[in-house]
Amino acid sequence: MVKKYNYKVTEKKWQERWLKQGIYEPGLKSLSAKGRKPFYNLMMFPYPSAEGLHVGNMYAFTGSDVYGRFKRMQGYDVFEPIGLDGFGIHSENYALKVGTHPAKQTKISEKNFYRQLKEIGNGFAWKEKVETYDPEYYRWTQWIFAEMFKRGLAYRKKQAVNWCPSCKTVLADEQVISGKCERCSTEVIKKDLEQWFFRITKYADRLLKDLEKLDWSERIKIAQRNWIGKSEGAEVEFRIKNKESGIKDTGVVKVFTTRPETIFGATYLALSPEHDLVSSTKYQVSNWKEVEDYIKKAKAKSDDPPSHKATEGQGEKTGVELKGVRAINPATKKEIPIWVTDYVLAGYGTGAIMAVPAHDERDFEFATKYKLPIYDVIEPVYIQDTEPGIVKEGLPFEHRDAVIVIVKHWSEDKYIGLKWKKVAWGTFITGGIEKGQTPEEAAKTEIREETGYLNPKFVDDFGIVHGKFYHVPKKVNRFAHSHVVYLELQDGAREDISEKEREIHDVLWLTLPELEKFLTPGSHHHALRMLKKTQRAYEELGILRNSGDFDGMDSEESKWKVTEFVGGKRKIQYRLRDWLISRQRYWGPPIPMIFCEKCAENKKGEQKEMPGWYAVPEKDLPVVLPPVKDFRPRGKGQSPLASVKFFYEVKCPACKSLARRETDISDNFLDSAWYYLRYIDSKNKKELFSKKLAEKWLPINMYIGGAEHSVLHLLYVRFLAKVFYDWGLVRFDEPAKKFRAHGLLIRDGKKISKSKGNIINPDDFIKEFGADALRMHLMFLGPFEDGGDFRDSGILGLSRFLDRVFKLVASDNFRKSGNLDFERILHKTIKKVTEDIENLHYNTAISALMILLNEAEKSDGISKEQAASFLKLLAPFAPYLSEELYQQFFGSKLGVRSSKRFDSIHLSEWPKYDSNLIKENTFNLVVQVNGKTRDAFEVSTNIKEAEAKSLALNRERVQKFTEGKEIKKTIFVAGRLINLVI
RNA sequence: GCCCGGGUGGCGGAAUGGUAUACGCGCACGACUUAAAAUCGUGUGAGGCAACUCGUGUGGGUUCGAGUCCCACCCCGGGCACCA
Repeated sequence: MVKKYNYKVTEKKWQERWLKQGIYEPGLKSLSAKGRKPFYNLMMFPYPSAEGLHVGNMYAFTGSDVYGRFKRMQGYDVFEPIGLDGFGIHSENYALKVGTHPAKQTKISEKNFYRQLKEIGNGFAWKEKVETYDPEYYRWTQWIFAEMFKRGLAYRKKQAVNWCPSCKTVLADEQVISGKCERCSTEVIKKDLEQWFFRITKYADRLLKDLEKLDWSERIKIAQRNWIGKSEGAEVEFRIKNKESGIKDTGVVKVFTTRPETIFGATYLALSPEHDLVSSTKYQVSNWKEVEDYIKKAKAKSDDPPSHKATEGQGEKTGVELKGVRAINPATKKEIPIWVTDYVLAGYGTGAIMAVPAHDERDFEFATKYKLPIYDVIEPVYIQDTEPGIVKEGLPFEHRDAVIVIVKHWSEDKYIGLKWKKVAWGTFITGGIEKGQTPEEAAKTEIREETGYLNPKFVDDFGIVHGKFYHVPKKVNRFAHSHVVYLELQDGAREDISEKEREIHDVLWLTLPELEKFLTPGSHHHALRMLKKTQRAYEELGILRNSGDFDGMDSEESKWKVTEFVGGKRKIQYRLRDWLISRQRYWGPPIPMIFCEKCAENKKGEQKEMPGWYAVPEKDLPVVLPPVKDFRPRGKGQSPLASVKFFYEVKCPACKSLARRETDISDNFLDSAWYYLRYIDSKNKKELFSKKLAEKWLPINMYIGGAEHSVLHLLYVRFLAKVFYDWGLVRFDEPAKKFRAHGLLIRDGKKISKSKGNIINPDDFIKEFGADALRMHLMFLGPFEDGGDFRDSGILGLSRFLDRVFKLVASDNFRKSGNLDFERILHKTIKKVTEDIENLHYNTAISALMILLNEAEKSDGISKEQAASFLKLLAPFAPYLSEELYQQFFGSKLGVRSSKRFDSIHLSEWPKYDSNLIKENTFNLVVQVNGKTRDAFEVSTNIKEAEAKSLALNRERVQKFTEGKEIKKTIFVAGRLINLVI
């Protein structure tokens, strides 16, 4: 009688033995890799913002661990470190919530997190754990900050910054989600503060370009590309004139534009409220009071209670004119007004734009509201990009002057549409303009020829639209330059049209909404919008008009010529802003900087541009966070440390007079931007890490984490890696070769959150089913990169599965030699599980193991070797059970070299499959008739078409369908099917 | 609005253009049991007695053959959002 599997005893036992034997400790320092290649398998470390681990963390960690265990068994020296990122706002907020000092709370959380991380059964290298709040850790966080300052990558600037009124601190742009705080969802406001920044923008091009060489989840790369937001354009200067004096130039305003060729259409200049020119024209503008009020209001809009919604975004645009000053459009030389408006952002480009209402939606909206001129300078060009009629590559364009003719019914609100018979086209009446014809004449000719109507009356010529398309009936690429003309029929008088015309298309009367659906080419849709007068700004490329000598050129070719013409410069602009690093909170690494008033007065300092500022000398690091009873944020733009005299009073490192320490702390994301480096050398007191170890272990081989860090953590780690590379600290400039984002764990189709009350406590599940069952359940939910839907009852299936594995092996009832049929299935499973784990398809790997178990139970017994292989395949998912059974029944008996250490299954060799055993001799031939499956039967793998066909035709089920019919065609797919077409 | 993912049984989810729904959950029936639980076995897309027909968000298309490829649209999830 076999005992029932007791996971409680087993899991505890192996946890202790693994730890004691250190089986998951890599040969970190042994610089000669003893046959085992190093493999750095990293999972983003958790931030303890609660008592214990969330099941979402468990999910992510288990997924990473399965991969690590797999690699370890494949012979790699796997390093799977663990630590806690507990030095920041999230931990502090939690401490505030429960009313415990963060230093104390962190210790409580730490204990619980580590307990849970041990229970889940991951192969962590515990000896190298790090905590970001450990002074021995943040000494180096501060060291990095100091180095950044010394090397000109950290600077101070007064700026309107994102301020969270609830967290009472500033936030980096990346931490503001849709105008709300990333942590607490409070509406973020703008505040003018002096802050420390890291010059990440200096690395924008490299951060962008190097994405190409990374094997990272595509969605992460896309998110980073968008965040960095490279745009190519031009910087152009507009001269400013004081209207009263009329002559005197009062300066220039630089604008950035990606569409310099539209400059002839720039009808006003728009400045952000923070723009320098605004305040400098105080005494020149006649409506200063109004301007001042507007600026105040613009600020208050985001400064005031978070009650009224969305400070920006879709709100109606507002602005005020700077009356009395004008700008000169450098292309037209005409004077244009200057407006101040908050739809122009201060932080992007130059904080000023040239507004081209005809070709920019936002300018159009603003110009319409304030009755500013809209001046069309681009004729639209529509390039057909959907079938039918996609432009044929390589074929020259045939130019053609043409008309698009809109014809209105004599009594109804309907218009003529042509439905083409040989192509799926729906258009207005259209045709060429012959020599000497006006568009009006051409239109009338086309109406007569194509519809037979006799009495159209010309109403309007809306202008020109160009279209590039492949003319399917005529088999040529066309570049049509069409006047859109509008005519109304006076009556229904009509003559017959030729047979030829009738064969080409049908004439239909359509209402406006019907036309919307009916028309196919973009140019005809444009014509419709012209008719409906709903044409807004045309933002696409096109052909220039009203642009002096540039008329007739297309956007692409004229772009840089116009730039040159107006004396502008080509410029590349990034959306990325510098990383705001200061935080006005308590729980974090103090920024290791000192400000000396005296040195500042004498213009002395470590950096020329920043007199008075010194980095804390390396020997004085770490700057230890002082214990402060009242650690609550003050909300005055200052950290609680600003009221701790013994902390901020310090001697100037240069002149030794009384100076003041920086009292802000650094962003939590700085702690986590380099932790992977500390793991490899966590006890090093002399340096951040040893270069030699870095060469052995880095870059990271596999990094797994949540997609929510696409542009936060993952951009910062890349940034610092590049910085360290430039400093010669490391030899790589990307921290991780491979990154995979795991999916989101949800429950019963809904997000897991406290407010929804559907929190899953992993401890309960471990207690009731064991860690192995929980691990397997989590991994079985769906593809790891897609996430999964946690259903409580589902875990029973995995629990049953483990019990059955135990029964099968623990019965100790093995055959002497394995049954060949099972051996084949086993080898197929080895192949599948190996490939699935490599691709993070854990759910299908588990399913394959279930099938294997089903087969084993059905078979007449399996051999010891077969059982051992099975356990090995299971080991990454269920490390405890597989170890228990492996040790109980095989262990060193299988010839694994014995030593002081027990021969853990987790250090054993991953099974290999024999491709000969996977080959099939027969397969199930599917017989289809007209593509419908009618029969299937076993045949030899080598079967030829002729034989397959005759066999198939002899089948009764097939004959039912082929009886008396002629087989017109046979499709034979070797190893799969035969399809008889009748 | 823009950019990513997705839409397949009662549910989670499988399917190199080739037998749709593997595997698991749930459910039903049966065996064991005094009984229940556990366990084991059988069945389980819909309609139909059956032959068969219909079925992967909707509508079209390509193909001998489409969940898979193309076009248009609808819905859900996630990210970004006045970036000139």
